[in-house]
Amino acid sequence: MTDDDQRRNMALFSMGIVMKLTDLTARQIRYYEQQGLVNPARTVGNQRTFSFNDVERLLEIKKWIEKGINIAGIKQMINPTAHTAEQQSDEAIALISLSETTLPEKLSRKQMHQLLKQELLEQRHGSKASMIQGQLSRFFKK
DNA sequence: TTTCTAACA
DNA sequence: TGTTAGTA
Repeated sequence: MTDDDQRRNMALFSMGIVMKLTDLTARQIRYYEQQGLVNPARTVGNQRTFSFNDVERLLEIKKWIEKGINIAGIKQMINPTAHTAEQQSDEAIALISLSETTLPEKLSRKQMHQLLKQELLEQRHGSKASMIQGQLSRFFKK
């Protein structure tokens, strides 16, 4: 746990602040919490307090919702599964197939599978941002 | 005033 | 998801 990690996990923002930061309604934020997508801390008075990480996650969730991905799909994107890169790749493709018509015709299923696997492997070797939130978004309708 | 939970003319 | 009720 680095010093920076601790800063990112400090619960500093109130519901009102997060609503403005993410442009989401309180209802939506609470619902996403119920679905296990975010876990904001609580004050003694049971008020939610969000960390910078929570806000970032909510922004990612918002982006995926706008892309047409359902809660179930987002859960798979977020929850660090103990699956192999191969399995994760298959899961990602399964999600994408839900919006088949938005896939670029030139990119074959095989090519995509290879690309996804490659990026998943890179991610495993501790590169940088998750391929799922970065590269994968290119394949969805804009 | 703000946020929380629960519930639905 | 919106929205309202009754609280803390």
